[in-house]
Amino acid sequence: MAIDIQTFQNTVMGYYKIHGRHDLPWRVERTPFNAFLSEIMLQQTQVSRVIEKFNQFKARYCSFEDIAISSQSEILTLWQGLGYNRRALYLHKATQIIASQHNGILPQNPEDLVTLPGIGSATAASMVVYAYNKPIPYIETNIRAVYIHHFFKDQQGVSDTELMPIIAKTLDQQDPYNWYSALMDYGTNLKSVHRNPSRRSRHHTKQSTFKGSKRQIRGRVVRIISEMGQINKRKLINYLNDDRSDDVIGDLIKESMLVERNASLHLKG
DNA sequence: CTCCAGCTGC
DNA sequence: GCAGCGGGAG
Repeated sequence: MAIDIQTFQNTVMGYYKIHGRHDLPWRVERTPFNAFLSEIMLQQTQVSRVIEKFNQFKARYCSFEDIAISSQSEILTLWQGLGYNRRALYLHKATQIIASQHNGILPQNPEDLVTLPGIGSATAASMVVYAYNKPIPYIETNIRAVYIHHFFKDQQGVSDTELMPIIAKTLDQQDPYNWYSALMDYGTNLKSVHRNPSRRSRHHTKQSTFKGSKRQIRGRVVRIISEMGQINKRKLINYLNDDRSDDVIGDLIKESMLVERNASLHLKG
């Protein structure tokens, strides 16, 4: 129903005009580079935490080329605090491909973007939306919350396949940038008011405990080494005082985050 | 306790 | 389809 679409859009845009986060740095300065950097950082990471990191990266890097020619260790060190360290490596590799194969210009369609490391279907679409203002339908957690709340009131196990046609139908073809921005802000607020509607998604899963996990050890190892520059492996394992330390270090070396040299560890590159 | 503008490798 | 991946705010 066209009338329902109109009403829905008015609800979302009405909220956005009054309560939208119009001062986010990547919104104040709309560039493909900012869209790229912010979307990578925002993967599974709250806006509040990304803002400062985004500004720090912007103070150090102004272009894809800047990041591409930077060292992995510097990027990883600057990344500390954001979480999911592999994203820093993907970020580095992706910028190198953009610099060498795309003339330092962000690709303009999702099909090209998904071939880059660390960029899946959601991020590829969002980048095209925010960098080039193209109307591409996509789903992420805020969008999922909004559409489940509005169009699947009392239903459980709602699939993305069901959501996608509605998202496509309600997508503002004239100004997708502001429409999606509005969806993000409206969705974030929705989740703070109601019980998270995404829990009624078929794809919703509860995540494992972080405290005491192997992931936490990994985080500590990278953090310590990025601060120390290098550290004796035996000393580090002794300090960590955990059975899984050796495994964790081995994994990080295998993943090309760390390098072992003469019994001591340091960041790669 | 929940969950975050998800992706990768299996 | 699913486990693993960071770290912190609420």
